[in-house]
Amino acid sequence: MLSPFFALLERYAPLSTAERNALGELASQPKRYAAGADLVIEGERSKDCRLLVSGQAFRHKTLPDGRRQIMSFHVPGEILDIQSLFLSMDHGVCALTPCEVALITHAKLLTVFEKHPKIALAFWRLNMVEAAVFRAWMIGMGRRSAYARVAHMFCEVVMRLKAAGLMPGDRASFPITQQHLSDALGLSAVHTNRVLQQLRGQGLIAFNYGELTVMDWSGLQAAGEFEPSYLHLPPLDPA
Amino acid sequence: MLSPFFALLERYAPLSTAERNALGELASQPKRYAAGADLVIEGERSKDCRLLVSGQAFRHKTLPDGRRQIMSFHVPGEILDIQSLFLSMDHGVCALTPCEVALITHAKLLTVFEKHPKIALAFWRLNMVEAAVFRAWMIGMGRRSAYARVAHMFCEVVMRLKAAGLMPGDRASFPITQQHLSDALGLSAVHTNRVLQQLRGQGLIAFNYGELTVMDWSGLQAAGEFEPSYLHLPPLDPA
DNA sequence: CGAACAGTTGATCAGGATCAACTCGAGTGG
DNA sequence: CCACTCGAGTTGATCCTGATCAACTGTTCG
Repeated sequence: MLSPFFALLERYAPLSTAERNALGELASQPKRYAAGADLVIEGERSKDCRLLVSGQAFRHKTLPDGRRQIMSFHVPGEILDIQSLFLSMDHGVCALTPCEVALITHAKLLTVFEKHPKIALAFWRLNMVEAAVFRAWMIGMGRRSAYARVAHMFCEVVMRLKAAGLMPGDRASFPITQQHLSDALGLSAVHTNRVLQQLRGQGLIAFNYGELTVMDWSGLQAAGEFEPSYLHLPPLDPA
Repeated sequence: MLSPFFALLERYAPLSTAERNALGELASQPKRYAAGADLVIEGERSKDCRLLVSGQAFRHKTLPDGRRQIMSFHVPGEILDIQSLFLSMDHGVCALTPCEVALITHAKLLTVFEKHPKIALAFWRLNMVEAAVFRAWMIGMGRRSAYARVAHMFCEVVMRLKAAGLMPGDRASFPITQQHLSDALGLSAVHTNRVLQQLRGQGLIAFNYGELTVMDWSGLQAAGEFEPSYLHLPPLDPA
C-alpha cells in the first residue's frame, strides 16, 4: 500500500530500513472515497495529512462565483495536504476517480521528522518539486498560446503518469473532462475542445472520455514547447 | 544585517538563543550587486544559498524567444534560491535595485538543520508560503480579468511591503516598470498601461516610476477580489 | 424512456495583443 | 550648452485569440 509513497521519497535518496520502518507505522488504514468526493476541504484546519493510496485527484481553488482554477493533478503515493502541517489549507483537493486515502497525524509525522531529519528533508524536497510545477503552469498561463498550453499539459501528465508507472505504453487512463482541463489551463471549455481537435487532427494525441493516447511524442513536445527539466524527474524518458 | 531574516523565520515560532546563534554564524559577508544584475542564474548548480540582505529582486523564467514570466518579488530577509539546496535552479533571480546578498553554504545549512530540526521546519514553512503565493498568481492568470489581476498584484505587494516594514504609510518605493508588471501578470505592456490608468482614474492607486501610493485600500481590494489569507501573514492589516 | 452530463458545432463578441508613432525626462558626450 | 540617445510611459488604430451564447449529439445510467 505504501510502495508508491516510498518510491516517491526515494527518488532522491534511498531510505534506511530504520527510516522505512518509522514511516511504515505512520499511516492509518485507508478510507475509500467516491469519484468527485472532496478529499481535502478548503479552510479546514486538520490534525493529519492525507496520503493518496490509490486513485487520482486534483487540487483546486474555486472562487465565490464559481470560477475554478485547478492547480495540480495527483497520483498515488503523493501527500495531498502536506501544507496543513504548518498552514491552513487555502484550497481543496477533489477525487477524480474512486480513491483510497490514508491519514498521517501531524504529531506522529513531526516526531518522525525529529528522529529522522533526513525524512523531513525528503518531504520538503517533494514539496519543492510541486512548487516548481506550479511555476511551470504560471509560465504557460502567462505566456503561452492556448494550443501550446494544452500540449504542454499533456506532456507533463504523460511524464508524471509514466513516472508513477500508470502509463506502461503510450496509453493511459486520465479521467478528466474537458472542463477540468479548461479549469487547469485558464481556458473556456469550448476553446479547449477546439484545441483538442487540432491536436487530434495533427496526429499528436487522442483524448476521449478519460483515455489518453500519445501518438507522436516528439511532435507533442514541440507543440507544447515542453522542456521537462522542471519536473525534476529521474531521466527515464517515456519511449 | 540578519534581522529581517530572523523576523521572517520567527513569524511562525520564536527561535531559541541557541538556534539564533547557530543561524547567525551561517551567512557570509554580503556582496553588492547593481540594479539589474543577475543574483541567481538559471541552470546553475550552486554550493550555497543566497540571502537577500538589502534591496528588492524578482524571480523569473525567460523563454528562448524572450517571452518572460516573473514569478515573485522579493524583499530583504528572504532566501532567493532555497531550491538549490535540493534541486537545480529552473529559473533565475534578478535585482530590481542595488542589492546586498549574503551566501549560506549548503553544507553548513544542512548541519544546522540536523542539529536544530525546528529550523529546518521553519525554512520549509517559509517555502510553503511561497508556493501558496504561486498558486494565488495562477488563479489570477487563469481566471481573473486584467483589471482584477493588476489590482490584486498591488494588494499583495502592499501587504508584503508592509509586513517587511517597507511601507510605513500609504506610500512605498516599488521600483518596477510597467514591463515588469506585465511580465508578472501575463499581459502586454500596452494593456497594463491602460489598466493602470483606469486604477488611477478611479482613485485607487498612484504608481509612477517606481513610487506606489495607495489611495483607496478597500476599493483596491474590491477591484482585485483580494482575500489575503493565502499570504499566511500575521493579522496586521495595513491601515 | 428520460435525465444528466460530456462533447461538438456555429455564430457572434470582446478583451487584450500587436504595431507604430509620439512624449517626456535623464543621462552622455561633443 | 545643446544634440543625441535611450528607456519608460502614453496614445491610437487594427487585429485576433479565445470568450460567450446557444443549440445539438451522443452516451450512460437510473
